[in-house]
Amino acid sequence: MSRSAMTKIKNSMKRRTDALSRDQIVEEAIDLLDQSGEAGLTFQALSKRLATGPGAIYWHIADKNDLLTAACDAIVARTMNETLAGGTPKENVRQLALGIFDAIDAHPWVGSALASIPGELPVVRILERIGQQMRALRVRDDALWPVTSAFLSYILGVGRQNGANAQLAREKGLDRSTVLSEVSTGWYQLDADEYPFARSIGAQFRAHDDRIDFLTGIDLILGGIDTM
Amino acid sequence: MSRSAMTKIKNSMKRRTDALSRDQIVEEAIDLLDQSGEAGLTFQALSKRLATGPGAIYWHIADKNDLLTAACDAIVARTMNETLAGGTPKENVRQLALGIFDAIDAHPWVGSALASIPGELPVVRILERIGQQMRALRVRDDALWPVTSAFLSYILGVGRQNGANAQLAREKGLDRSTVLSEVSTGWYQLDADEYPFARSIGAQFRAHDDRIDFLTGIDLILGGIDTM
DNA sequence: ACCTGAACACCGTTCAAGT
DNA sequence: ACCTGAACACCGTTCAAGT
Repeated sequence: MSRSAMTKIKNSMKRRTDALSRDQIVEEAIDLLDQSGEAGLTFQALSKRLATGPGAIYWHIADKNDLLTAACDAIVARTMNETLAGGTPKENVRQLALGIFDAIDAHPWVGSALASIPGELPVVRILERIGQQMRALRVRDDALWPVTSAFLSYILGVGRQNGANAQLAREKGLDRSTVLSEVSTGWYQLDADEYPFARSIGAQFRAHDDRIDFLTGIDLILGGIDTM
Repeated sequence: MSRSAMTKIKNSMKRRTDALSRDQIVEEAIDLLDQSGEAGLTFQALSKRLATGPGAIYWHIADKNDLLTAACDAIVARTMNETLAGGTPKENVRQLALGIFDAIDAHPWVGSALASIPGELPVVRILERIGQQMRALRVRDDALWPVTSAFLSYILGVGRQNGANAQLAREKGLDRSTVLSEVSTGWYQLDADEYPFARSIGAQFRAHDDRIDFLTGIDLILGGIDTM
């Protein structure tokens, strides 16, 4: 925050005087992503904010993917620090899941970024936390990977989708309730014989709360573990 | 298939003689996506295959997103036709889920395409099929949406991730086992105190089967429904 | 060691001109 | 009604030249 304020002061000058740093670039990228979405992150716009040329960034960052991973990791790392694992294993899983959900809600671009960097640090941070709770739940050893992986897939899957929805709504300049009613209206106009469910679920869909539904899914999987 | 063969004959001629059609463009786009991945689908490459100019495509297709949605829907529609809902509700859900999984395995680009078009026809086809099975399972009325949504998120989440993995591996020119061992080696080099789980799960991760693990997740959610 | 900024390659989309 | 293909706007990345 204060770093971003400092940068704005610097922006009023033609050219920066101090040296660039990788962290500085990443922070400015996060700011830019939050303000103008994934499409808004260009090396041109970023270098202008940093009061330098686009080539300068490449001294500190390998390429755009590297930049996105780093930005993503900064958000995930912060989220992990904020959601400590101090409760029962199930409570910890819920807390972690909600933490990721809220982080993607606040930074929609994180959703899609996480999906394009499997196995890299940000994802491993989440995987680690889930896996530790599964151990604590005494999940059978040979089921540890599939169970942990199911949670990870679900959490990232929902996150990705919500992020995409939010970015889509922003691009079109629509708010959430407008999008919901547009979609459900579309469903209602589908063929009655082929799409009875989609037509009938419209009202529930229009009124649904993403965060609560997300938690329902987490609890379904947690419930499934008990019946294994 | 035979349509694609026909097109190849036409490609050897300088300029096409018959009229273009939306279906033709979509089929050729699928072919191109399968052969060269998401990055390979450009209007330049596509119009060359169709023996026409890039502008011609815009008479039949609104923009690239429209094209991707249409290609995606063609694959999903075929998949739905192939996996009929003739068993018990739980069997039907498993069958549908595996059908989508296999379709994305065969066409990795479908994974990411599905995520960027929420609420549109291809996704609704899947939603409808799941919802009908949830009805048959006698899921409480007010839980229909969250439960159906949880399945959808999980199925699309895993699909998206597998698609991304496959495309990533192809870009780097690596096969699956190489990627798996590279990732698990990376995990093993993490800090022992901070990442005990990631370090210990490497062997299981290297030997895991995505399709089986995916089904485990489906069964976890199905199991959770019984405990609701 | 680090930065500059013009230049390159590429891509989605448009549009005046054709048939 | 449908197609042509040059042109435009934009973007990631490179690199010779600077300090």
